[in-house]
Parts: sequence; structure tokens; C-alpha cells
Amino acid sequence: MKMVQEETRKGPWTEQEDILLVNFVHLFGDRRWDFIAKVSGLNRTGKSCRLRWVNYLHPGLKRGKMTLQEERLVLELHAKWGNRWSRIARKLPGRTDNEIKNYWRTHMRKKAQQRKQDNSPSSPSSNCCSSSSTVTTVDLMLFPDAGKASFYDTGGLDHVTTPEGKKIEVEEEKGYSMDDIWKDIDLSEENTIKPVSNGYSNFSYPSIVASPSWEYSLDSVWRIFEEDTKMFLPTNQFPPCSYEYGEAFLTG
DNA sequence: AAATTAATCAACCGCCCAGTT
DNA sequence: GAACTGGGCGGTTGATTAATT
Repeated sequence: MKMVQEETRKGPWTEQEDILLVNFVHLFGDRRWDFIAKVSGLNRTGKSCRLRWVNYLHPGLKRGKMTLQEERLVLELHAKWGNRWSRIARKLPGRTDNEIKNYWRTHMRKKAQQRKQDNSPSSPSSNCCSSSSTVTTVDLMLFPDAGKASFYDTGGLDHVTTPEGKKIEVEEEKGYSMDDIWKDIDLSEENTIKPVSNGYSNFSYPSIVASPSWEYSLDSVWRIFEEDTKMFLPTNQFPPCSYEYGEAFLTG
């Protein structure tokens, strides 16, 4: 006689859910996602909670357009590491792997299309620099198809299996320099990228998005929180949770 | 102004790996 | 050491918004 389990919620998060999640992350840290998912009563999977936190609610997140520097860094690192988005994201503070991934897909594809047009049928031989290799470095980056891989599979780290059968990552040196890459990129970018004012400081936050939770009064936050935690926390143990963004507290 | 198309991005899925039992 | 579990990651989808016709 199994209890009728309420279906796990999916889809967009509500503000209430966000508040709840933020509170529980502050309480229990950002590791025990399954636990948080359960005790919070969110009726979401741990994975879903983690994703929401990492990609949207985390206090350190930047919002808004990628800066030119960021853009270049993404390109550079992608050339180096391939689709290791999380790895790339670690080099761009405040950006998530998801964001970078999306960015790459949209912007790079756009550029790729543009480039395709530029190199289009009318001048079959115009874009080649050596008779045998008609694929440029950026082509490889933007059109892996040209080098027979999929759009996503752009190389990067190789996996090598040790004699013991262990798989290790080996950083692969590409046969081209960053100079080459930048040259190509600059050429293809000239008409597409507008310089963004001054680097990392100028972010415009989309009006509707971005950490909606911070806009609530602590009162309301705690009211909701209190309601939802009553059932599993002794009332006298309400945590003196200090709200310092960027750090999850689990004292004790 | 309405319809259509393109771009963007949040969120899910499935796989893999590391830690635990 | 095998089985299990949770977290992390990359790939993909689908809803929403913006731009174009």
C-alpha cells in the first residue's frame, strides 16, 4: 500500500519556490540537494534544485551581456578545451556553464552562418590558404563539420586510457596558435561585435529576472520559511541564519 | 496590427564519476 | 570489490521574447 506520491514539479520556478530554495541552501549548504529537495517540500528533484541555484539563484552570478573580454576568453578557452563548459565557466567568474553554453550556441552559430555566407559558393577557392587544407582554424572552431565532427564536438581534451584502464584527461596542444585564431576571429567579428563599454563593471540587469528573492522582505521570507520548516525542525531551534551571500551556512 | 520567423535562455534528460555502504 | 547513490556535466528541448515581414 504505497502512498500516492504527488508528482514531482517541473518547469519554471515560482518566486515562492525560489525563496524557499534560497533559504534552505543557506541553511544546509549547496551540496545536499536531495536532502534539500525533500525537507524543503519543494516537490522538485535535487537536481532541479541544484540547477536552479547554480544557474539562477547563486548570489555571485553576473547578468547581462557578455563583455568583449569574456567573449574572447570563451573563444580562447573553447579552442583549448572544447565543450568543457563547466571548466570554461570556472575561468569566468559569475558566469555559468549553461550561460556560456547557450552563448556559444547562439553567437557562434550566428557568426558561423555569417561566415558561411561570406565564403559562399561564388568563390570556391578564395578562402583557402593551402591547397590541401581548406579549413581554417576558425572554421574548425565554428564549423567542426568541416572537419567531420559535430557542431558540439570541437575537440579539446583527449582521453587517454592508462594501462590500468583508468581514463585520464590529457590536454591536447592544437596545431595552431591563438594569434591565428584571433586573426580569424577579428576578421569575422569586425562587423558583428560592438564593443561593450568597460569590461566587467557595466552590467544591466534584466528587469524581470535576476534574483527575485532578494526583493522580498526578510519578514515574508521567514514567514514562508517558518511554515515550511515547522514540520521537521523543533521550533526552538530556528537557526540564526546569517544572510551573507555567497556563502552557505550550516553551522553545527 | 497581425502573423511569422529567429534568437534567447531556463530547465530537463541521460550519462558518467566519485564517494559511500 | 561490487552495488548503490548523489552530484556534476554536456547535450537538447521548448517556452518566451524580439525582430521582421
